[in-house]
Amino acid sequence: MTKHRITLKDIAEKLGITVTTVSKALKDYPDISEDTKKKVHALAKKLNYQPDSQAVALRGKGSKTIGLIIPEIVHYFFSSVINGIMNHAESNGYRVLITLSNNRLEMEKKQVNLLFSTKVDGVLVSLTNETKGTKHFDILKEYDIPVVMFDKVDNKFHCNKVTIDDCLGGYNATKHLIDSGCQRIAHIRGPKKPLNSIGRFEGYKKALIEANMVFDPSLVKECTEVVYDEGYQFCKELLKLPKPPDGIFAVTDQVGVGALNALKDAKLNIPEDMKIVGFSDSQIAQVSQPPLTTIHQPGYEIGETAAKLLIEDIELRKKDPNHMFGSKQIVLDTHLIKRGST
Amino acid sequence: MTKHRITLKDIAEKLGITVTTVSKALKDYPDISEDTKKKVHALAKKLNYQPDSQAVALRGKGSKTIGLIIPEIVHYFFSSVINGIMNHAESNGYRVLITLSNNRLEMEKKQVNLLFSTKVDGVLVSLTNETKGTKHFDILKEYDIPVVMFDKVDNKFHCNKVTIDDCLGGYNATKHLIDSGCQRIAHIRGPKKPLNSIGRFEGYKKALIEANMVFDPSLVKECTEVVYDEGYQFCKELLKLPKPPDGIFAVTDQVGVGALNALKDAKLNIPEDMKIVGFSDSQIAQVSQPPLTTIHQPGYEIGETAAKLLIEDIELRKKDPNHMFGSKQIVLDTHLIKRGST
DNA sequence: CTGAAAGCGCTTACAG
DNA sequence: CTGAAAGCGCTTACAG
Repeated sequence: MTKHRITLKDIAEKLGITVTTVSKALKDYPDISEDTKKKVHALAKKLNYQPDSQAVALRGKGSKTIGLIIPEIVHYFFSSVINGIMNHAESNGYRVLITLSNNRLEMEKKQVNLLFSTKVDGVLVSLTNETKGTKHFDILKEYDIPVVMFDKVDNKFHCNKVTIDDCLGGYNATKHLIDSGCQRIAHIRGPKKPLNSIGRFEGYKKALIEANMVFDPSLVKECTEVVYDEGYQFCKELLKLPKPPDGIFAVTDQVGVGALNALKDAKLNIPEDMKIVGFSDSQIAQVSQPPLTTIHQPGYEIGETAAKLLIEDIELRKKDPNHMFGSKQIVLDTHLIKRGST
Repeated sequence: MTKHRITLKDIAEKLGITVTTVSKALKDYPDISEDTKKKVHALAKKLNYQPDSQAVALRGKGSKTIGLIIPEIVHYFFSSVINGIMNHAESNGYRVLITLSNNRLEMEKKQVNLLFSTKVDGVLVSLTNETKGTKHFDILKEYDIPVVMFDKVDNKFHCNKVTIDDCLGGYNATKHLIDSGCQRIAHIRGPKKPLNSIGRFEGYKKALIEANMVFDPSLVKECTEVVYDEGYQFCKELLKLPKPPDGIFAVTDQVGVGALNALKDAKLNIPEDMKIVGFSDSQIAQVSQPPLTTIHQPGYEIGETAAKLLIEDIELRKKDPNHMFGSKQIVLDTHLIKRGST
């Protein structure tokens, strides 16, 4: 029942020539007669011949597939990134094999090995929050498979990286609160390990110090999951302080909107009684009431740039076996989007 | 410089046995001595041997990869579905190759061909809003590659399908508004073609008729993009009617929250002056103020079920070449989640 | 219990 | 201009 897949052999037999000639004809080798080429192309088209990409890959140069490892997919930022990656990759003839680490280091290790065994031409990765050290990526290095890290990167790993300046973003968010008249600014931060949350926290402190405001550790709350509920709860705690803040910088929009809703439930007016700034410019920030002032983080561009750098490394290496993989750090611009919450 | 990939041959040579034996030992064939197996496994581990999946696929039965075609990825529902698909697939040893149609029929056709040439073992697809007819999927049929459609399906195509009962969902949403005392209920619906938006619209009408309420076409607005802004705009238009509605059923949560915010901007009280129900139970519905009553649509389960059916077809066919691919229509339950907007 | 041999579909250096 | 041959890394039916 199952139809047999058309192979070079089929075409060769029908035309009374050899597989070799068919293969060369399809690839327009100069040493094949125009006449033969024409016949081969015509028949291939008629039979809807599709080369077996496994065989091509086994034989030769690359699978035209890049692997992606991300912590999670149900997330506005990551889906934007994926979108950027896929659009760039596909328009350059590359497939994208997406894998999930579910934010677990063990999964990340497993996925690296799987991608390696799939013989992907390159790997894009945003590290999990647990990841510390990058030994598990060494196998890719050893076998000359280029890697590009984005968003959550490791400073010591030698490869191209695409990030934003989280410290600057955190600084601008906090500065904006100061400029809007806040005197006591709280920060609901992310977990300890990821460089993003460290950077945003540093930016927060920097802005305070620059404005000669005291840094009060009791005004800093630390999320574990970085979700809406944490924003809501931490905000309630902040309100119970003897001296509550009058501004909050939240590490993400999720957390920010959680906090915003806690304020509304406590009958506070925003932005009069309290101002609040988020981070990422995800959809939720546009839709809350009031809409959330936030730091725009260019997810699509991050993905696009990461894919571009990776494919560059792949193609350059194909042409020149001595090409060294890049180790640039591309820092994309963020900017503050002022909305009703400040 | 580039390290040579460890192959069966390497292991065989170091152990002074043949490739055949190594291959069998790694797969725990019963006719290999325990002693040999131990040595082979140990060395494979030490050298971090990873089988070349291209070679495995070329040789034999399937690539252990399933292809996925979805309209878009930056979308809560689809990312939930993907999550369900990937978790089920990965725990069964399958990779997922995700491709995007960007809601364009032409892209959908292209992706089908690409997946075919990649020799995926099966294809999961949610159709674009443009798709009418399914000729472009016939190549998969011809070559006995199973297909499972989910969410946006075609009634005539013969394959397993996973959907929800949109009509019932629409009915329940509208019924809930009626039960809550609404007298004039508007519907902001989706585009004409997709079965989902048709179903939800039918359910809306059914509930009205059953309650002896008149169906007033001027209370129905039709989205093209199905986004927040359309909800906002259409709601404003509805408010301008000589006899405005006192309840709105929106085709998605995005649209619903758009409408909700339009009501708040018009200084109406929700749910006192107007009640509103969305559809999907995406994150945005939990986070709006008041949070949005909605129909929970089990995205994760839809993905999981679709992947399960597909992998079943793949595995059964592997064991029994006469196995016929399924053509069940699995309809998953939805339920209403009551929140502050009603 | 182990191995020699054939073959999956393709590409390419080499010969004619 | 065309083709015979080797080989990519693996699996498996068959022989010993």
